[in-house]
Amino acid sequence: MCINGGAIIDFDRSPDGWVANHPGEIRQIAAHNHLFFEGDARNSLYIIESGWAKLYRTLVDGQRQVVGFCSAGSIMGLEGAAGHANGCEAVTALKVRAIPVKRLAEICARDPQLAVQLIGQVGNQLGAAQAQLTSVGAHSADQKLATFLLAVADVSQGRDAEFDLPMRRSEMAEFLGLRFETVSRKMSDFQRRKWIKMISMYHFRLLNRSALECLAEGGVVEEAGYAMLAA
Amino acid sequence: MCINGGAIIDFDRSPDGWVANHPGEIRQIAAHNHLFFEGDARNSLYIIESGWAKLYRTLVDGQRQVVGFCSAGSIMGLEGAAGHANGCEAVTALKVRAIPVKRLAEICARDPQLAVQLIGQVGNQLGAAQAQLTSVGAHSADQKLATFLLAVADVSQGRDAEFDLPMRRSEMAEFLGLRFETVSRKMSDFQRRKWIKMISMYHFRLLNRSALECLAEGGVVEEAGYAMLAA
DNA sequence: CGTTAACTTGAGGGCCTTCAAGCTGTGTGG
DNA sequence: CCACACAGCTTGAAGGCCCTCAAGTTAACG
Repeated sequence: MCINGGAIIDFDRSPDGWVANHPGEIRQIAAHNHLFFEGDARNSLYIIESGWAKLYRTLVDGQRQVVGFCSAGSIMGLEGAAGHANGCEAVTALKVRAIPVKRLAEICARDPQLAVQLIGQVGNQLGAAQAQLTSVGAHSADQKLATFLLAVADVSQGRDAEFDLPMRRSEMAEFLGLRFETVSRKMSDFQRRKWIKMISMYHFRLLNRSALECLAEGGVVEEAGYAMLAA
Repeated sequence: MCINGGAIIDFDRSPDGWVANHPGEIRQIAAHNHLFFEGDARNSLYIIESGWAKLYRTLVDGQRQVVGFCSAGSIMGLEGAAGHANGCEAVTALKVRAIPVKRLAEICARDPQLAVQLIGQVGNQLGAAQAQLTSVGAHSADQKLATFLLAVADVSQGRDAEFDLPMRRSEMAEFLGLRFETVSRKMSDFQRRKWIKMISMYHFRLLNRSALECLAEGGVVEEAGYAMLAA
């Protein structure tokens, strides 16, 4: 899994109710707007209530690397010390809970179990980042895309094997360490091989999950005669 | 910076001395031996006292991805939930402090400030992993190697611009998302261009730090006539 | 319905990989 | 102390995968 999300921290179970009574400010961000930029003062942490966001870094030559796609339950803003090491942009309409950094100490003091949960959640994100590092560093373009689509499907919990793919081709490319043309080509390949079907530009259906899983794990999937059709 | 290390957690400053009085077991590991394997039960966290370790993942096809090189101050074992998501192998002789996972809750309860420090340290490692992801995903082989050598130099704090490079070429390659032949070639390139000098196989000197810094940031460094010599 | 951004698809080239051969350096046993 | 063996490193040549550049198509939005 290369996408952050899932583990919801239970902010309502603090022993004396203090944490529950200080739930932080809820903020709404429209799609493609920024929650914070690289280098911004790190005044708050953010926990996603709903929607998708991307965390990214910009290189001096203008290239960008998306370091994570985050959905409900993800904590954003713990990386880095002084300022935000990443920029954060809403991929879809986004609802987040903002928690002032200076309140972190009080939360840990009032509710040590919550502190342990927080450490666990950051640890999960670290593990996810390492998984993504493994994919970007050691996989082919096919493997990267297969892994990514499966991860999106796992997080989305769509029905009938239909899932949202809310990000642009270029954003997927910036996440996977590819160019958007390569992503586009491979998406077309996957459709030609009947592994996926694009219902619309940002909505797909898994036709052959096991083929994708096999590919994601490094296996080579035979085309079963489609090569002849293509020729 | 793409290498974990540095920030030392102050385990001696707990308010009632409890944490300081439970310093955890010190363990020594010889070079190239394992501290833990992928999938091992996650009974302890480890803080490096001295030496270098690598954290890695193995793919089904036998390829490996090194997800981090860790030196003094790094905390290892926080990623993943049930078992260790990474394997950990000593690169040099290694001294670690082992802290039972089940004691984590007690530590956080006794010393909330320490909990905040721990969250910060894991956050730093997350940031480092994201930086590495950026390097592996968006940099050329030259840029990757330049960034890596500078990071090693920063952590090593050698004198006279001489630094240890304790890992093998293949381990550097597995970290940078390259093949060891490519690393070897680029190392030779860098020497030919008089940017570094290998004192011995595992010991180098920075001859032109600014050229490496320029390259690491994406600039193209002219060869100043060395191309003619090479031809 | 027009404009523009995003996407698709093709052709060609470059960077890194793959495969192969030779070299270096370290440790071990005679 | 030297010879040998083997793992790690270097270097070369050829090929492949992905990138770059370019043109055309589709989707989104006012």
